[in-house]
Amino acid sequence: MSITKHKNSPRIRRTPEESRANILSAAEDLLVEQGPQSLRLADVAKRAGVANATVLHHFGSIDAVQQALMERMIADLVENILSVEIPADAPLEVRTAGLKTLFDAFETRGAARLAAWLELTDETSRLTVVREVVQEVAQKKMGNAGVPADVAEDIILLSVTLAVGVGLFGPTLGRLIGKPPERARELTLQMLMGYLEGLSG
Amino acid sequence: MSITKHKNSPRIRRTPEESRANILSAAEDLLVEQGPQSLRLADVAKRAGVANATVLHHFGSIDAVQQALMERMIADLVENILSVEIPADAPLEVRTAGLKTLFDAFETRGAARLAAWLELTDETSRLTVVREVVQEVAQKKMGNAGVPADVAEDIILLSVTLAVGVGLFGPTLGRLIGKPPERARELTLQMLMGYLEGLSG
DNA sequence: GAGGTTACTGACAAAAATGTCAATAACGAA
DNA sequence: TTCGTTATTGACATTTTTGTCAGTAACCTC
Repeated sequence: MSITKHKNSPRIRRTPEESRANILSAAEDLLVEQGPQSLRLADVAKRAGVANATVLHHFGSIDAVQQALMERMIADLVENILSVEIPADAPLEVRTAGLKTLFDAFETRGAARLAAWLELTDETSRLTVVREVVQEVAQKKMGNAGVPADVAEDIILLSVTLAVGVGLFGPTLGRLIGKPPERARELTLQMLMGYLEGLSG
Repeated sequence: MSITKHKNSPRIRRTPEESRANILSAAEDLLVEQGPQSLRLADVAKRAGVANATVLHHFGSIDAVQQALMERMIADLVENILSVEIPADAPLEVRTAGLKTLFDAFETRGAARLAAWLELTDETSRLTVVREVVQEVAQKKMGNAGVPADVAEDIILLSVTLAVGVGLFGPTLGRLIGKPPERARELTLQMLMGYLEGLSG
């Protein structure tokens, strides 16, 4: 009956891990470029260059894709934050470098959008790892510089919260009022660094 | 053929304005409580206590509902911000009061979620009014206190950006690391007020 | 090569969400 | 009271999105 004779482009056969990574990367691009509402099955599959059914083969549902993306982005963010090495000396420059890494992650690497996405979809329970990470950074890295643990946690809470605001809305609001998009970050970092100097000085 | 005899609860007939407001309020509740992905036709209609077709009668499409909600929330926010009166004297307490109003709007009145929603859906072009509002506040209200216009605009840019971060993510992040949910706001306001004192002092 | 495993796919089915329409019923005006 | 307007609605139609399945083809082992 049905004659199958299609000259389709040859299939790409990846390992399951590669295929999942390919799909998640496509989804991440869509999230950053067009927002969470663009994370539809057909859109993700098209962006990844595979058939819809391939996405479902690897993840089971489009919901599972979104959840896996959340997990991967959280893991990437944590790894990125923890990669900042803070020696016990040179406190000022080190703080500067650490803050810049933090703000960069939230602005250019989509972490602010991830945070907003998690918050708006009520998925912040996925962030329980954050508690351990914050405690680790507060104790091991900032503790070495002589900062008490609870003060260090306050500093992290403050810095991350501000980084979310700056990364998510700073460029847009800056442009809206006729300032360069990086102006909000400049102002925030200047204020934050001054504040931290005042604490330790 | 078809016999229609339903003992439904009596209809509520509103003016078009009332009906639109009722539907938008329901949508706003859903947005704040469950996020933008809950702004579905059936969900909004159910929350508003009307039939799906009623929503479409007044707005034409669910997309138009979302856009009208954006406009209404932006207008409410602007009105709320502009309602803060800043006399020319008593600079310190006035700043405090103004900042608290701002942070309160972004935290408890859903403005931070509105900002995140607009940003994630690429609808920030709706915020062009913001430019005028910022300029008005910078000139009329802060100008009275002797603050140069461009400095005033920087202060507003900084304050609003931080308010978004604090309002959106402060409570969640605070709870995550075992601190009270208002801790991020406390820290931010303390830092911001100190910074502003340093500018004028 | 031959054969087995399984990533991959198109065609199809199912479900979910949006939108249409004719009929109904509040409400005000004549 | 009667009548006209129109906000409201259930039933239905359409579109969009998700998910199923059997067949295909790439890759590996023997």
